[in-house]
Amino acid sequence: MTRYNAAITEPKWQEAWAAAESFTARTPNKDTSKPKYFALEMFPYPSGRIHMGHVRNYAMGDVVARYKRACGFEVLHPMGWDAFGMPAENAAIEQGGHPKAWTYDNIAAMREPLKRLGFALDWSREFATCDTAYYKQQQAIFLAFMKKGLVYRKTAKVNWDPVDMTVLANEQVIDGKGWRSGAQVETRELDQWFFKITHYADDLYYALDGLTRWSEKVRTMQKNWIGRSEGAQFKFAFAGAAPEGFDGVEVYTTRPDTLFGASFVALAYDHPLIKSLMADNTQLQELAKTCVAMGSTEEAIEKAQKRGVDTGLRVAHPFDDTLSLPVYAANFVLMGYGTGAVFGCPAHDQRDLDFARKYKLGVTPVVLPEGEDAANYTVEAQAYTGPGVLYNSQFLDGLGTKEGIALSIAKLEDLGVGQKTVSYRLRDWGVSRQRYWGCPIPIIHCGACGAVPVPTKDLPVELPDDVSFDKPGNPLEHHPSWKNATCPACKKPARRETDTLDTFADSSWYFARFAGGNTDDKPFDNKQASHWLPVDQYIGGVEHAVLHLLYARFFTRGLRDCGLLDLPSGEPFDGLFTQGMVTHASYKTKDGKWVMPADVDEKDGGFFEISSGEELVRGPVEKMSKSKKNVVDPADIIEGYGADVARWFVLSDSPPARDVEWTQSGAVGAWRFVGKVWALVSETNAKDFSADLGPMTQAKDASGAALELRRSVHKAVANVTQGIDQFRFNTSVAQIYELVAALKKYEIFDAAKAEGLGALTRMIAPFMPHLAEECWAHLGGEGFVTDAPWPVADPKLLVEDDVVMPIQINGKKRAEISVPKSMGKDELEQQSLAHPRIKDYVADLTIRKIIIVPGRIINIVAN
RNA sequence: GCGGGUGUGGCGGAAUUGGUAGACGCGCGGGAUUCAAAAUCCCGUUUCCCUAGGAAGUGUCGGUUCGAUUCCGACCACCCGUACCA
Repeated sequence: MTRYNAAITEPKWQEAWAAAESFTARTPNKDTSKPKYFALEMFPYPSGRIHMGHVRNYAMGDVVARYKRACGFEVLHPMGWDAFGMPAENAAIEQGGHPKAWTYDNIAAMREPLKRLGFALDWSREFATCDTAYYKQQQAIFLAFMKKGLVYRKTAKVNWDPVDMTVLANEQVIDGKGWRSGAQVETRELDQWFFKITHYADDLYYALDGLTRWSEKVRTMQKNWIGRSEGAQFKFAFAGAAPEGFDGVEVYTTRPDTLFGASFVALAYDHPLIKSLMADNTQLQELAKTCVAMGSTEEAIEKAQKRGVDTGLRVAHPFDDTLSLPVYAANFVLMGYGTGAVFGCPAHDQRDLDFARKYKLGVTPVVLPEGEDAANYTVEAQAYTGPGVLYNSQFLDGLGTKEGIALSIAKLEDLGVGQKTVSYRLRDWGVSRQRYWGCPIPIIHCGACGAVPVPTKDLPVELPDDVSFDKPGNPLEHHPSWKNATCPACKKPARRETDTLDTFADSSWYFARFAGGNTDDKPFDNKQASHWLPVDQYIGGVEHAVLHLLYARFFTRGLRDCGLLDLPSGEPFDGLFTQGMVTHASYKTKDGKWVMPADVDEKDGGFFEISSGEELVRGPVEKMSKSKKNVVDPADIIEGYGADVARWFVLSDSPPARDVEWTQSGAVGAWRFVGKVWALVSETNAKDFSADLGPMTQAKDASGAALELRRSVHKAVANVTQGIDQFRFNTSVAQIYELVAALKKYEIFDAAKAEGLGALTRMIAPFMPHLAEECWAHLGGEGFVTDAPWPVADPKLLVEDDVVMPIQINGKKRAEISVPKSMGKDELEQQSLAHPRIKDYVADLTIRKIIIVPGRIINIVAN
């Protein structure tokens, strides 16, 4: 028996697979009878290092890809790089150098360990989104979308750092201050490009029901994000003199039934009406100032204290003009949602209630919850948002919530002041970024012709290499000549668009490029892309559950409608699995500098930086990220133990959907297991091992211990297969452990053992492919185990004749009996009551009832 | 704040989805082998009372049920997202 040496074995098989082009997905043609299978994991951002999250993500995808290959599919399993983004620019600012060099160096550095992990990837399709060839096609898509009416321009808010004179990402705003300058960040309006994702809002919403291979939770998150609601949009007329230029206030509500409970109308600080009043109202100016300083994230706005300013204006109640409501400007109303104005019904909306209490506005309940009586019902600190019966509501009195909504909308329509409206929380996708390292937006701004698309023949609009990062702001803006252009329409001097596209655009169609080839005259070959798409199994982190997946769903619809992709459903991902994240404790110094775990030593209950000896503060356990430096380098594991160990380890123990906290212990256990499997297989003399490694029938006449072994083997095959099918790789791993133990105990080399070893080898292949190949070769298997068919369990061997049944008394287990599975209820009852321990128990009790579930449980109810 | 999720031994987790809680692995303890060590193998390992055996126990509190880790309600803690991190 030779010791297993991963350092030699693993590269050997990787070279053999590469030489055989084992994982090159063939372009489908007529004589390929195999069904297609597109397995894809979210491609990595080239941060410079592979981390455990990557290993986990790609190991899972690899299990699926290899398993599906074994099941007879032609599998496409590609890899590439999500290569545009801020970190490259930050690196250039902090350490000098160029984002392009930084990115391609990182890609080179990450490709090696990724290859070293032995994933069944088709590397021939590799690309990076920052490749000119890729972003050229993205520009073509932008122009196609524009032609289709899916692109437009409007003003939108950005975080503005007044010291650095630059736009900041939300991540770069810390406690309302710029991360470098420390200056109070302001909200600014800029002209920006938008993708009209709301055009597909309804379809994006309803099509979720058809995505049955997505988890319920992701579908719910997306539904809530899109936030489709039915309600009423109507206009409040002014009571008294109307301000100049306005004839009312348009509001949207999902609860028009509560209109008689309205006690105020609130408008966003940047609503046109408020803006018009701003000039001579210092209170409004103050409010606007705090709103501007609050930043633009939803979280900050929602968490802020509710504040408002009474404008002094009043509007009339649409159903009863003897009633009028005050008009406020309020910090919790957003111009971007609905009409930028709402009416407040404090009794039935918590936010409105908080606001009303603060400004001493009336709280009139109009919905009576079941079981309350109208005379005594009051709303105190808690608004009532549930259904009930309307009262205090004139013509709506006595109606239920649903009927009340319908009737109030009908009335608004009758009065000619409003109508039923469908509204969405989803906003159009702002794609302009004032940054260098992204796909240039192919537009030329001309004083005479406006925003003119760059003609297709002039694509790509290439990023200039000669840029500097020595001052804040967009390097494209600072470049001496790049933005000078000629208007394609009138040929006069014009200015090139200096905004680049949101990097989410890059990841919204890369899968189509993987499938459709590196074409230069179009984004991808439609025929090939349409053949492979949709992705059969997509795997990635939960953190992408809403944005990335929604944007990709938008892109495929747009590509379809532009005639670039034959994908009738418009859905890019048929199956989706969101894995949990690899987390790790984070550490920082007293002055807030993050420290890598590798540089942390734990002693005497405290944490210390090894290099400086300084005591550290332990931060939260959270998503491994570069900024927090709480990353663990898998290269150490690969080098010390091998790729199979790293792969096996990340798939063991934790269920794939759950977060895992990385710990060092356990890698050793995986390493031991590799040795154990190799010992088990290698002690078999291949010459004695004459069994066929294919179908699982060669030991069909086994009896006694051999039959028992066969039962274990076939049970293991069934369970491992089920584990993979259900994305519960940890249970497959546990089952493989048990199988190895069973095979080890059985010390005879016969057909039953041969069958078991053959099944074991094929089943570990998706998890530890190098070890599996080595075992396969030793056992005398033909070709690669990678090409061998998946073992199939014989159902006859999965059914047990006898079954152990627990006997409970009042729900507590007191005894168990082993009985034939077929035993009927009557006999089971007799046998249970005859059991000596049960007899003792029930001796001085009265039996009330006996519940018998054959094959499961016997429960005697007695007192 | 809002939306979504998670919570089971010392640790990672399992439980046929309402039917024996703790499979499997790690760690730990004991033993075998060894001149010794590494490696390997065997046994034990939820807690408490400990004697056959018993009692408690799946974040907390309550409910439904013959029976709840599983279903329902309230709460607590942590994680993800919150539209310019990817």
